[in-house]
Amino acid sequence: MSKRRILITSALPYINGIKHLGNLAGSMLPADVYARFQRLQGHDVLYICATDEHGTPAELAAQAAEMSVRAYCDEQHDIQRAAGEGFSLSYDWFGRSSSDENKALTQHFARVLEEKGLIEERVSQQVYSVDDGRFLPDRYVEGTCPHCDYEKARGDQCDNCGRLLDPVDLKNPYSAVSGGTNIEIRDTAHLFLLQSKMQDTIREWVEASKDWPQLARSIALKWLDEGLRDRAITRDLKWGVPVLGADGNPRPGFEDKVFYVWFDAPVEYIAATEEWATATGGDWESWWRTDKGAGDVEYVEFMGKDNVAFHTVSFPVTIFGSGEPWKTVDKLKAFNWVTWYGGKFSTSQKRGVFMDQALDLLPADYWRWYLMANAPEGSDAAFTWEGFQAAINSDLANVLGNFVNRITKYTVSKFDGALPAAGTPGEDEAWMEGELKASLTRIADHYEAMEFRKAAAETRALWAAGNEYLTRAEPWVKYKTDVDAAAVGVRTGLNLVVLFAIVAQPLIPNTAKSILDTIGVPDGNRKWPSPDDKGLLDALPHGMPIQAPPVLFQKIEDAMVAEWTERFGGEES
RNA sequence: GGUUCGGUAGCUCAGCUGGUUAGAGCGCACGACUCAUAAUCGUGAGGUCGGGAGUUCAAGUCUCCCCCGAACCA
Repeated sequence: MSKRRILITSALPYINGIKHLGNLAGSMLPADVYARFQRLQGHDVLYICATDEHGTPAELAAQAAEMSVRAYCDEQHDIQRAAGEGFSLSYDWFGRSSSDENKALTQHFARVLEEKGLIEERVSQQVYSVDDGRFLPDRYVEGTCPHCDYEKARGDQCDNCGRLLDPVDLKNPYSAVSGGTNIEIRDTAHLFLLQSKMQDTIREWVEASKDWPQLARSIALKWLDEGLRDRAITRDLKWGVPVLGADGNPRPGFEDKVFYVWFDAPVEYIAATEEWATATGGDWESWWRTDKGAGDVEYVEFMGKDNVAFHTVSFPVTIFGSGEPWKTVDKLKAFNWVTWYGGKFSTSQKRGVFMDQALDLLPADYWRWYLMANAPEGSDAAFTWEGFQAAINSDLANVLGNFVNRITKYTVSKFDGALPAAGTPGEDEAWMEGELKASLTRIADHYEAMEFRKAAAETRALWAAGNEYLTRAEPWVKYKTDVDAAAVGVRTGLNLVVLFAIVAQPLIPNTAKSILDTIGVPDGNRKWPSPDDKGLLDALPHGMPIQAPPVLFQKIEDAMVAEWTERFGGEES
């Protein structure tokens, strides 16, 4: 198989607080699993993520925390990076949309797009607070919803009726900064991206993109059917990418404005790769510029369904509009939501389990397994403590953990802790080999298709086949009359332990590493096995010392479920 | 309101271009085994595939209507 170059990005987590398990399951975790799988295949993988740090929610969150925006983002970035590391997310780089690289690249795109006639200044009406001496974009202004009369509607959206709003339409507006009601509507200029001019180009591209799932295509086409609208890409804020004029100085009239978050955030996919290159000496252009070696790159994006429109329409407008040879997405995987006892996980309402809390309860592999085995792929997926308990206890503790435990302990007690060399394989081993090869192919196919539930189910099925094999081979029975015959079963079982761990690496990397370390498998021998390999079931050196790893997975007791249900409010509906 | 996607065994879900007795995991019942974290292996119960009408030799699988749920509408 030829070596492929695979660029992977997962949707950028927003900076205003640690993410919950739904965010993790819907972009970062599957991207990591996919990245790990492709690395195991020997491919050249670059997995990029970053925090999305601009926009009004970040500023307001900082204000609520009584911190400067920069200090707040510094702190939250570190927290999110630590949470990602806690979940063993194997980013090649976890960047920041507030980086210098992103500022420069965002400004570059704006300049080029303006040269192409795709950006123009338009004067529009904005809410101005006389008390604060500034314009109030989006959530900086609150007031009464013009649609439902809810009195605490935010400028960009009403929390009560859910409608998107224009701040100038609010009734009885007041400043979210100062509470001041001395509000005027003033004219001010903003830059608009003329998306309407790119309508045909984008549609042509979307329609040609056959590797997208149905969910993504239908969302993209829906937007196109409704017609792309020109959109303001600047805001009256301090925190963000400054708007420059053609001479490289602040653009006249835009001294107090920055690019809006939705314009600069996706650019960070590229800019974060520059950050990576700066830090590591890598070559970012060979991943992103088709004129500089990126022609053979496969670019795969992971995201929640709320982000599909930005990745399939908005950002491509920027990319294609530039007329420059940028790499565009080849495959994308969109996820639905993980639901929480009838509702949704919610960052703002603190509903559900958050990444840091989860790691306080149990190791990352437990969550990784459950979230991928129950990934919200076809539809929203329900998180329940009972389902979590059942998946961990059955799949991990009983089927995998116990398999490793039973065969390694037996080796220690009956074969002096050495991998037995005696005996010749027979029918049972032939059966197992057949199961193994078929399973390896199926699992790989599922990963390749980004079908994570199926990949997990098939991985589990392989582990279960190992247990069935031991039942067939029954070395503990043969041992009484024919130690050599028992030795075959033990040797095969030990080789299965290693294979099971290798195959499990994308999903439960830490446990897999623990198993492989305990057995003493060299790093170079941990790649994905080819079904064509000979002697898969007799690969370990005869006579090698075997230790039993400590118990791999603690079972989740009913009392723990009861406690967590109480603590996290999981019983609500 | 419009659009899209769903509604399949107690639970969570598979079921491609329509075609023999509708599947998996968990849970449950029974049996086997005893190397192992009372783990494992086997067998079984169990569903008129949301409701109704239609197309067809044949529909969970296509068409229409209705009910319920979810998402998106920048």
